[in-house]
Amino acid sequence: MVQERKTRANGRASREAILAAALAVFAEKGHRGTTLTDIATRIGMTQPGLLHHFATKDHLLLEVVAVQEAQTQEEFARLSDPDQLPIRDAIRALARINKDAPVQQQLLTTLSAEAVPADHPLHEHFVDRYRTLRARFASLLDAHAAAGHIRDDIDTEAYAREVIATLDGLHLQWLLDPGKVDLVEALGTYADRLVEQLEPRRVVASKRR
Amino acid sequence: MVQERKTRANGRASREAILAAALAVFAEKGHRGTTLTDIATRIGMTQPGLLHHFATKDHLLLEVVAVQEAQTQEEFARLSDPDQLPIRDAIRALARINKDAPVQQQLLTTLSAEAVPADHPLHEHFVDRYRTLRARFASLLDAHAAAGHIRDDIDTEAYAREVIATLDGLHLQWLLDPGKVDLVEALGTYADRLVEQLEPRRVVASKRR
DNA sequence: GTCTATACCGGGATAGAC
DNA sequence: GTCTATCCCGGTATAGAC
Repeated sequence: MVQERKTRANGRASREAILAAALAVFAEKGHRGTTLTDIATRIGMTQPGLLHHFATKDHLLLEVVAVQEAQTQEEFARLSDPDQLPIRDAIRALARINKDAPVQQQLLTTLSAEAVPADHPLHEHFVDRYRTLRARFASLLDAHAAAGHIRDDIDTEAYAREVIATLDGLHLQWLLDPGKVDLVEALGTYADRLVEQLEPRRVVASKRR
Repeated sequence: MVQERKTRANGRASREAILAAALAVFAEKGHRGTTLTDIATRIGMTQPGLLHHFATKDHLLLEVVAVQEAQTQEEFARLSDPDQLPIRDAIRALARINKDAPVQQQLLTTLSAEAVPADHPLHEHFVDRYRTLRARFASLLDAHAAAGHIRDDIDTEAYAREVIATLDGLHLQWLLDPGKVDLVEALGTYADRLVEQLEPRRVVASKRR
């Protein structure tokens, strides 16, 4: 015996719509800058209507971020996945993905900066996120080193930290000035230089003077 | 004939006090997150009292940023100054300076992310800031290259973009988690690796397998 | 599940006294 | 130069009808 569906919307669909709209607004205005009314009206709903699905603004924010985090995890797993996709290709693939998902990237940039103060609702989340990212990327480098794909005499923790930093920084420059900074080109160039550095050094490719 | 000074404060001093407090609050909460009342009460003043010195919140923000920008300019000039301070030393010096000025760094991190949307009061400012930074740093690299201090076959614009990105990203990781990311160490390690890359390649330092 | 109405708070800015 | 009082707006959240 199925529930009738005479009322227009089912909760499921509304939730999804709200989450999508919330992603866009939080990305643009951060936590403090967004208003529930803004999110609600985007999908033709009222603000109290929205609150029927998410108890508070913070609950909504946390769900939006959780969705995003799941995506990051999945992406990381996929790109570092089939035992040894070259790092250069992984970064290039990331560039192509992110280039078409500027909103997600903006969400991360905006919220991570906003979350610096310890009392921000996402402070712990982002502290954790970066610890995890650094650890995972360092492990990935270790694995590549063990497999002989890259040098084995590098400080993988320092490299992990720096690669993540560079990607973040390039994303910021791109978001601010997409006409001047092409993400795919910027990350591509960087990826080339990075793997050159990481290459197991045979004789070394370079000119002598 | 000097003006009497029987009233407690002179405007000059109040302005300075307000600017200092505003720096702290804007750094922590960004533009949207800070309230004039918060700034005012920090220095024992009321919100309308503050508005006597700065017509609007935005005026105040712009002045705070202008002061900061002047400092960046001065710093850049000094560190890239006496025709050829080695790049490694410049970055290391920067690390020591910024480590003791977390508030300034937080201001830049917070506001630059917040300024990504085109309608933010500081959008133009930060677009410009990064264009200028990239151009200046690229010129600096060109000068070093011309002087034979570094390789002359590199893409200095790409390097400029990346170095700035890495510094920004490391600052963010440090601000979020100062216990886990030591700014001086992180920038120092990075500076070492960077100059190694930039070194005019003679024979190349590396092990062969 | 969604609406209208509303309570309540806090923000920026102005008026005007001292 | 700084205060108190006040206006007005807009934000979150709740109550309760449909």
